Amino acid sequence: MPYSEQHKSETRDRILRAAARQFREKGFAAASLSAIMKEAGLTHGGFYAHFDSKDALVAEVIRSGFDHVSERFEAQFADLSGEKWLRAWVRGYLGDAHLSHADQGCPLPTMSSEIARIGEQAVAAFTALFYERLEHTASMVDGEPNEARRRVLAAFSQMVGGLMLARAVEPALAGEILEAVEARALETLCPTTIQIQTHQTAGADPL
Amino acid sequence: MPYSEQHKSETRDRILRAAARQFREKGFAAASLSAIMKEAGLTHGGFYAHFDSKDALVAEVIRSGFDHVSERFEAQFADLSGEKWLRAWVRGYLGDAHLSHADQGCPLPTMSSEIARIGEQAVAAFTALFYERLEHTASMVDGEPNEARRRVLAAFSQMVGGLMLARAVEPALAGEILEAVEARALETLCPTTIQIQTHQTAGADPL
DNA sequence: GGTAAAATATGATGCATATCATATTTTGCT
DNA sequence: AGCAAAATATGATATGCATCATATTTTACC
Repeated sequence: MPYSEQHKSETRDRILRAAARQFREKGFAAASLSAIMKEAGLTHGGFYAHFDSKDALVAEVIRSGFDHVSERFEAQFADLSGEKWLRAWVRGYLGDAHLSHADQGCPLPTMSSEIARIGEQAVAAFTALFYERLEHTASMVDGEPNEARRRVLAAFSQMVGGLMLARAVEPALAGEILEAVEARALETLCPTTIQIQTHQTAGADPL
Repeated sequence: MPYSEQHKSETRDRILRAAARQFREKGFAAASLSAIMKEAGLTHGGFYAHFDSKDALVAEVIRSGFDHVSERFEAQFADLSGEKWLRAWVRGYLGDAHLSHADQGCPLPTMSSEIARIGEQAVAAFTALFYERLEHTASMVDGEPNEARRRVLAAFSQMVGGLMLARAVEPALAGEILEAVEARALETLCPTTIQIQTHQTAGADPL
């Protein structure tokens, strides 16, 4: 059995990560297998030793949570919880770094609109991904669980939509959108605390 | 001068409408010129008598407001204003018809994520489109103009994001998202009125 | 009805792509 | 060192696409 045990799975992971990044950068359709393989340090032909088809790759990327972005993001403030966690999350999500690095950021603003077009399996995998985030975030919100869940859904929709729109418009308007969304999302998620008007952008890692 | 004066501009309009619809259905990359021309009742070759390139078509579609969707949408409740207008708008936007007819609906949830990828001109045209909607909607909101503007930005981000996410997930979760967003968006836009918990879905035209 | 110009269709070109068959390289084991 | 199997590269095929050159159809005017 030539080649070490993990060799193939490491290569497969590199392909998955490259694909996850390019999908967010270009969209599913525009990301070509050649370009993905090149980014993974390989040539186009070897692709089929790892995946059955491009569709299979797409499904895997969604299932793998787009390179586990949320885990990496949340690791940044693993020591926080409750309201402090929520504030750090909202600020990081709507910050400049995330705005300008869509390819490394949350897949929801970049890919959600394509999911329904791909098909049922993609929707199912995406739903699972979404549920996971929802539950975790809701656990940080004070109050009755169903109400917390509703608040997270409302705030999350707002943050995803706001970031997506901010990326699609010119900088001045983008800033206005992000500020308005940040203030309102914090009001939704931390209703008991007095809101302080800040828009922190510098410093944080992109998502 | 054979052919009547308006013949060509009518054909051009048909191409624009078909393109606007297919872009929302499939995205820019996946919508082919052949398919668009076919929907317009023509064959692929004649395209270049109307537009210089596919990029030019894309630019025109954005500039034309994706077939003036918002005008058609707003014509549905032209007789309303202020809070009644806002309520009708939010309910229609988040209703089942709009959820299940993305190709005829608002271009923001379907196309925003692609705009930045296309280039500067697209961003500029999209920004103009967005400004127009923003100003008009803000005029319906009570209170100080800047505050009204912030409220509309917050609510609009939320509605666009919520609809996009709802389309990407399974029906049960989609319903949850839309309900949470509707309640919260109305609170944002009509802060002075007691909120009644309803989720009206049937009846309204898609966007 | 005939005609010329405008509009559209047909067909071709070149390129990028997904996929696959075959060749080459790599590497753990003997 | 040599071998065999696994992993990767090369190269080929077929398809779909944007674009363009050329042919055909349509239609307002005489």
